[in-house]
Amino acid sequence: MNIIISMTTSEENYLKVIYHLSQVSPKGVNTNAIAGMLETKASSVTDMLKKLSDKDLVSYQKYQGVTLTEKGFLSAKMIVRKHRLWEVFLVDKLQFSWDEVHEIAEELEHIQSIALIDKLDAFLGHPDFDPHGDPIPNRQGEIKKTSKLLLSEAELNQEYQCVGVKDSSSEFLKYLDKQKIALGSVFKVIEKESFDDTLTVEINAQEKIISNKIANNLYVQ
Amino acid sequence: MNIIISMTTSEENYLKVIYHLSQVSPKGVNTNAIAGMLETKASSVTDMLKKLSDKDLVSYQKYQGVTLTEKGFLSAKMIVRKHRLWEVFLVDKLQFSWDEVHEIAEELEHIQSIALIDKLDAFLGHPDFDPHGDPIPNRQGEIKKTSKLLLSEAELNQEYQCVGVKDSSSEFLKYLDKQKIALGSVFKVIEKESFDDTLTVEINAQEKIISNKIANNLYVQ
DNA sequence: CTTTATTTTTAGACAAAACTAAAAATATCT
DNA sequence: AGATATTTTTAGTTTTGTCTAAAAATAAAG
Repeated sequence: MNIIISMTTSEENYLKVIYHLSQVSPKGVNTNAIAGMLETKASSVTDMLKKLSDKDLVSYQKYQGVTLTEKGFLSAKMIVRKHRLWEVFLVDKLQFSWDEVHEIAEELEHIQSIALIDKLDAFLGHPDFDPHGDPIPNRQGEIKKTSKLLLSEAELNQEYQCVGVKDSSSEFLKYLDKQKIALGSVFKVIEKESFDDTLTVEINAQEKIISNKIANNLYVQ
Repeated sequence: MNIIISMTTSEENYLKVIYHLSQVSPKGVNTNAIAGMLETKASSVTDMLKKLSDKDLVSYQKYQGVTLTEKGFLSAKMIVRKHRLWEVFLVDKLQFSWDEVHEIAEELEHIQSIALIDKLDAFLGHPDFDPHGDPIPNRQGEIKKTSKLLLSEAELNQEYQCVGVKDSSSEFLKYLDKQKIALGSVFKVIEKESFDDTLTVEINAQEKIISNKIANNLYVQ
């Protein structure tokens, strides 16, 4: 099972999307959901699922959704590993901001060389998390788990630290930058408005009003 | 003329090969020569030349060979720029040896982002030469020229420094490593055997016999 | 438990980039 | 110059990944 499967960029993108969607629907991922993520048509997805199934990367039964095989699961994690390591490189070494790196990493994640990724990993000091707080699988595909929770679920008057974002869209990240919220920022929820769940939060010794939508997309610990 | 032309990986590879072959045959590059470099068939080359011609990247007349347009020339230099900057990164930062980097850079050179290349260039300290001594075009496409010559053309009893290789194949580079010859090595030709042009050379205070084939692939200054 | 709506799959077509085989143009050699 | 060889182009396929439109399966609703 340590065989390296050579995949096209397109196959890799499908596998990665199935991996991410599997975390929400572990029983099987819908054709339409995949099509939505990849901005393609359901019929194209069906075609590709057949191919991935032939390569034993997914198990697929017509009309029943799709799940990753062991082989597909590991392959997907290796793509995620590459993506997140490149993001660390872009932010830590090339001084990109965290809202700029996703698109570039989408391209870099398809570079094949395993030696490259191992050396990059060492060069970056074997990081466990990417700039958005998402865990980086190691070369065996193991992922370090953290017991994070959403800011919206945090208890009153207790100190938390920002450890990640759920929504990593450029707009949200730019909003956080504007509010001077970053990974590591210290939070304390002072008050929760019961009507709309808006929070009054102390961040960096400053009081701020945080909408429920924002609080639902910030991971703390 | 500062328009950025979006190209496929295949188009970029053709353009790069035409660029390199143009340096040897500036009057026009043969279809077969391109096919040879890209390990493809002449008929495929003809197809692609039509496409590149439609995009105004090459000027192409049936049966007459092909030359780069101004636009194609600049685009090709940007690809070469990316390739060589990535090679510097791989050797200087990731500790690859100079014979391992070409293939990986062949993939990395097709990553699109211009911001990425600018930041990479800055991160590497704006290098002028890659690990094989080849010049790196700047972002305007300008290339720093050096007055290098082949070791086979060097004069007797004069000190030279190794500034590059003509053949950058993995085998040749590994041979140089074994002989402890690297960029910056200091050479002095002690004797030239007139029969077969074999050289007796002092390198790093050691005498070595260098065949004409080797001397024809080492640039000194 | 039918009917309607939604999702998914099939069938057929297209564009990109490659190929093979044959034709056409150019180059070479007596 | 005329015959032969080489190079290049054309014509017609193939493969990959996509698409549209229609058919089939599943899910939802009365």
